[in-house]
Amino acid sequence: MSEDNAPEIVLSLEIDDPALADRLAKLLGNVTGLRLAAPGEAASVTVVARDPRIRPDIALTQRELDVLALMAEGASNKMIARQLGISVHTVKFHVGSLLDKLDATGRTDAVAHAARRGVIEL
Amino acid sequence: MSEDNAPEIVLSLEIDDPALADRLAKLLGNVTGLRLAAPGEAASVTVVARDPRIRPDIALTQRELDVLALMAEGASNKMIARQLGISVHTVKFHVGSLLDKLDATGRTDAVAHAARRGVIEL
DNA sequence: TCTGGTCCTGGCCACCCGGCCAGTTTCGCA
DNA sequence: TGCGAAACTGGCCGGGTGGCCAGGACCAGA
Repeated sequence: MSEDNAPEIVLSLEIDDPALADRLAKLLGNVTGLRLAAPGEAASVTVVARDPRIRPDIALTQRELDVLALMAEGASNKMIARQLGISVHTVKFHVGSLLDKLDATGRTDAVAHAARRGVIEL
Repeated sequence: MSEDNAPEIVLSLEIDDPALADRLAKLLGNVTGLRLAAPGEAASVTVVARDPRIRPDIALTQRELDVLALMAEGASNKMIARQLGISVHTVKFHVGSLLDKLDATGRTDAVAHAARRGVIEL
């Protein structure tokens, strides 16, 4: 029997939205093995809220999301083509669409924009 | 219609320590009202690790930070050179150092790595 | 049926990027 | 007085990138 010999995980909340913070506090307060940090207490883990203003509002196709994810990993067009089993020309086609939709000047800018707007997680 | 039909809170984990991440995933996975984000899915809340011991900031020079910041804005080497008042060759020199220090394969990968490690904010 | 969107592919070309070689100056430290 | 680190500059070159042209296949909806 593996008991809870592991120490409790102390977590603190850094949520702007009071309603969301309240809900989370109620939900997490009842979890055994977790404990909300006392005011000023050093927590081992922090829950942070994403700014609700940055919702992924951009309409990207599934294929564009595939290409975007690989771009964020630093993959070249050739690598992406091999990974997805398509030609380099098709990858360029999707990259071009991404640059257009994300209003970016290049692949680096596209990844930065996508991360900022919550389309992808780095 | 503001009943308790409140949508599930989607949260993602950004924990360096695999053991801690695993414990948290198990604990939080059983909480009704919460749901762990699928890979790549944008979460409304993020759980981040606050381990002060793991803060070995990468040693970047001031000039490298200047170049890195402009790279994250999608600037080309020519633009960076003009912005900093130096030659394109010097920009390439700093970019090369950044790729080496950040263990990146290209400028896009370098920006992603830097953002992940907290060196820059997107 | 026809239109529009998505996905796929090819060629062509100017430009950019990253790596290689070489060098200079300045500054702090031993 | 030397020595290394940082910053800066140049030339060269293979390969990558992005924009332009063209096309075809598939499928949902008007």
